[in-house]
Amino acid sequence: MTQQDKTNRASWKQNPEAVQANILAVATEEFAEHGLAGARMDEIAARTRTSKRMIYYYFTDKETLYQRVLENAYRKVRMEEAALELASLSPPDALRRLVEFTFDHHCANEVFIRLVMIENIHKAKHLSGSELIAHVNASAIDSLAQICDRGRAKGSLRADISPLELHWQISALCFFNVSNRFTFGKNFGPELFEASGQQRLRTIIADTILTFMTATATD
Amino acid sequence: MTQQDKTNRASWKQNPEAVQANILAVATEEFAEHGLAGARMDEIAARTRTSKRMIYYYFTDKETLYQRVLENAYRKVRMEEAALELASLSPPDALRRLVEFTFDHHCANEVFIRLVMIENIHKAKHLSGSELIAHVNASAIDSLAQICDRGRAKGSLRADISPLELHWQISALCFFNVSNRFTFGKNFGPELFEASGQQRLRTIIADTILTFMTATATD
DNA sequence: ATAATTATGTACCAGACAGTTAAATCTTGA
DNA sequence: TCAAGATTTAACTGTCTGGTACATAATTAT
Repeated sequence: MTQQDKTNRASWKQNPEAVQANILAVATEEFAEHGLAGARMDEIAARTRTSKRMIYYYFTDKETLYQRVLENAYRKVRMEEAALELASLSPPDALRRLVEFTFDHHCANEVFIRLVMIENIHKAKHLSGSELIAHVNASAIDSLAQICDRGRAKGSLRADISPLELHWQISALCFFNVSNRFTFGKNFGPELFEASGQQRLRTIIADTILTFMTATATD
Repeated sequence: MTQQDKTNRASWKQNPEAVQANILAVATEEFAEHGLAGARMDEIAARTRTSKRMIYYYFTDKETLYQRVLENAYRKVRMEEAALELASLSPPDALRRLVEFTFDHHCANEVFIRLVMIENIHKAKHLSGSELIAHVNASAIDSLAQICDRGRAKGSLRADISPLELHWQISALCFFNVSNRFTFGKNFGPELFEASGQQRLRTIIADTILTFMTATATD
């Protein structure tokens, strides 16, 4: 090693958090794009401002990195969702707003949707039951439960559907809209996924949920 | 092909069709389980009654094999769906029956669902617009269109939702039920995916679609 | 029969890829 | 200032994996 070599090296500031955040951001894109098996550590490293060594330094191995990516994605998305304020609206209005918000939010977070799809392929093996995740998930159901409770009290929403079941329905419709647009579009045409089709689906989904939840129970 | 040929063929020790079918069956399981990148050609070969050499002999390479698996899966599933007979039922009854059939069918074909998920991760790049696939897809919409037409004539189903939009909704609810059970179950508990929960979801989905389609248009 | 064609099995390879080594450079704190 | 620890780089390793070369058997055509 010569003197020349040493001076060629640029000087740097230590910034562990930024390095880790950078790795996580790049890895998120890469895993969302190619899946766990399809993603390449070399490719992630190349697109990072740091080196492959540092990925292993901070994240141990590929699977751990993937796990951290997944956890991080869930945290960010659930936080955003929890920020929605619904208490001031009437139960039906709050429900419609929640559905439309969920629709828009899923559309705007394809990366997250893809990570969830990928994790389902892996049978949710890597999805930790972390304290934080469990908490934000519970609060998602909770805010729906509040709408349901208020609706039941007023008689404006049917009471025989649990908040969990309602959440499941909303998720299904909004998730599928993003997750399956490629095969659905190729099989049945792209209309539904162009701007006007999406507008219509958004309304149809909200109407479907609202019509169902404001109907009287049949039994 | 002569009589002689046929009898000879029946007694052949070599059996290309069976070999190909065997490869395709094993590959279907393997790709559905691990995805395109995650599946291992050596593993597929090992579980086959033949050798790796034969996979490449008949299917050229991994991607082509995957494509054939996908095409095959679509063909089989769509054929089954098309066998459903609905003309004798009233439009609402036919619709309910179709929804429940779709729900059951998706539940019983997790391998297919997983292949579709995987293909969506690949942005439907490998999904051919083959003559046959296009035809059975069109006929799926067609049978719904017939229900819708009859319902409109009788006034028993609303007319402002297209068969395509209706199909989209039914697909979304039934597909998500299988595709996302792992992450949903881990996040919100397994109740909905146990026997009684599934029974309830099945009814809820059908009720949701029926309630929506028998409601009068709001505008 | 026998050449031509189709089908099959064995052994192997070249490149890819996750993960590592070792040393150098930088920061921090006493 | 300087030792100790943190951070970074480049080259390396061993294994995995998609794909193939070569040999051979089964079947058909002449």
